[in-house]
Amino acid sequence: MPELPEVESIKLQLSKFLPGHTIEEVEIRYSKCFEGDVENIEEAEIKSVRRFGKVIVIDLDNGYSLVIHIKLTGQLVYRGPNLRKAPQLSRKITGGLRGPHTHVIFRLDDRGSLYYNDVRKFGWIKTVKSDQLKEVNFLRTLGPEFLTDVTKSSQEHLTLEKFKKITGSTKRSIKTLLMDQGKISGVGNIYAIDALWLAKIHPERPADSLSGAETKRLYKSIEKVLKEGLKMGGASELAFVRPDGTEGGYQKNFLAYGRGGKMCPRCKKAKFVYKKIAGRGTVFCPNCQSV
DNA sequence: CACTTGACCTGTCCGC
DNA sequence: TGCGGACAGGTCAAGT
Repeated sequence: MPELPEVESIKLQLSKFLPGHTIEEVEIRYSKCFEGDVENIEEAEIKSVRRFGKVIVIDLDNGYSLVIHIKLTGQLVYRGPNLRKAPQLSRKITGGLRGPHTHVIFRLDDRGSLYYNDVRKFGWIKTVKSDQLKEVNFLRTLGPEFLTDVTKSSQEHLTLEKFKKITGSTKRSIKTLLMDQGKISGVGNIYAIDALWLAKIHPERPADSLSGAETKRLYKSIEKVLKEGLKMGGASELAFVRPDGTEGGYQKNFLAYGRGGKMCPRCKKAKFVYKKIAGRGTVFCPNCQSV
């Protein structure tokens, strides 16, 4: 669920709350999720917050950056004076802000705090020298992404031309390709499922079997669902919350994701099928998504 | 090289 | 009621 729209929503809010403030103290409560030296970030001022694919980067004024991947259930929640009217915290904030799933707490100079929760402990935070960001394994291999014009991401932009090149060069199933962060970054299971339904393309189609028109339709569909996700502030189906403690709303707009067994609202001739494709739960309409 | 499976974790839900 | 199993989706490593 944390895909481009979710992580972008986090980036947008953190960019409002954090820059200009100094990290006074870092409390690590579960050391496995934190890699690097706390001394590299304590007493440093936060300059900016960026996003590359599904990764958040927090740049400090001392030449270091924090690199954060929240994977499936990570949560970054801010509480402090920069939140003028603090909204009520979502009940999805697992275990609260000092509970069993709170693994790292960053205390700021203005009594504000940034809490990192992660029920499943898949996510990670690393300290890296800012000029060596590109050497972080995950960032090193990251492919171009959609909507860089909207999100101001400095990740390479995925043009339609590049998209055609990428899809045309492999027989892998189109859905698996869309979720391969090394080829295209930011798209995960939910938006891949919805975009394929919107584009009327079967998720198991070999990528290089798509016609020019289909490829363009898919490209536009991905842009559309990602934009819709962004507009709604992300999808809070599982554990996603925004740093102000509130939930996103895209889960109310799911097109095909999560609708296995229900009637397809477009053709009304078939029920959505749930099937594992490459190990991931996938939903599609067997009637109107062409094989 | 392409592709699949299992590992990493824990909470929730469903059927017996 | 309790218990086992499937499932949730992001990546990496190992296996076919």
